[in-house]
Amino acid sequence: MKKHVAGQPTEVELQILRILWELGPSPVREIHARLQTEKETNYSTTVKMLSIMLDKGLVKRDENAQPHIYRPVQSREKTGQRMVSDLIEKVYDGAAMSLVLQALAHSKATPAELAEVRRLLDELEGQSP
Amino acid sequence: MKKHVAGQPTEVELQILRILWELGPSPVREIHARLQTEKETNYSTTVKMLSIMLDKGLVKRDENAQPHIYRPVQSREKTGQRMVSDLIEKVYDGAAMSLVLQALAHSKATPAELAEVRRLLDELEGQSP
DNA sequence: TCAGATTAGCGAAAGTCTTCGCTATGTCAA
DNA sequence: TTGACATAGCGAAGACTTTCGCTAATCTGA
Repeated sequence: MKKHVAGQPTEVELQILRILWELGPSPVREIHARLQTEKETNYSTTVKMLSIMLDKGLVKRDENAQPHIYRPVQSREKTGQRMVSDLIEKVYDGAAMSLVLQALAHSKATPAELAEVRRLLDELEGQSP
Repeated sequence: MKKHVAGQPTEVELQILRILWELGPSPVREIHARLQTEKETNYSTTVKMLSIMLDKGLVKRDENAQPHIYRPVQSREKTGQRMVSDLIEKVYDGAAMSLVLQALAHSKATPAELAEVRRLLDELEGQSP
């Protein structure tokens, strides 16, 4: 027996988390319905995955409700932040800027979004001049 | 037998790639020496990993040289870009901007780096005004 | 209340990833 | 050539992830 806490969500776990972020708290049936639009796995699999994610603390569930309602423990933003930090660490050895540049270059951002980035930039530069 | 091409580098593969990016083309001995500063695995393991990475096309090697010299197939930037794209897809469902903001907020960027981001931003905004 | 449908859960199988023991091959100096 | 040592490679074990068959528990309407 080893770790059973923390660690990045795996592929399928992330797939499920994304569904939960989109749908909000949901019963297995709905989660599975969505999942089936992306892949063809059995209902049992979805249930199993959710129970594993429950063990790992990735989701919580309301057992009073019938059927049980699952909800993500962390927000998309928080999870994204963790994964980004991890990626930065693993690929760029901590040099976040490189990653930001990559992401920027990759994105087909709208002018409005770019303006938002600029705003944040102003903020950051204003902090320690 | 399934896929044996493409796909994101795994944990250990990435660890090795990072070493190659830092050291440049190197023989197993050197790669392993570096790896040992981070973890305690056998020399055999490093050899095996490299041969797997060779199969996957993550690295190339010069077999004429003795010992064989390994080199990464893709640059750190290219790999980072792929992984970022993948993360964007998986977590943010394609909304790159969110990730950029996360990365920016996370980073303890230096003024010089921020200036660089600003420069890129100007470039991007200049493209489609 | 009961039969059929829905929901929950277990345990084992299949697929990956990582690890390493052991064998084979290659190199070099005496 | 041969012994000692470095290098390469195979195959199997162990860990983790994902999948699902089958059973159990729960719910619903007649």
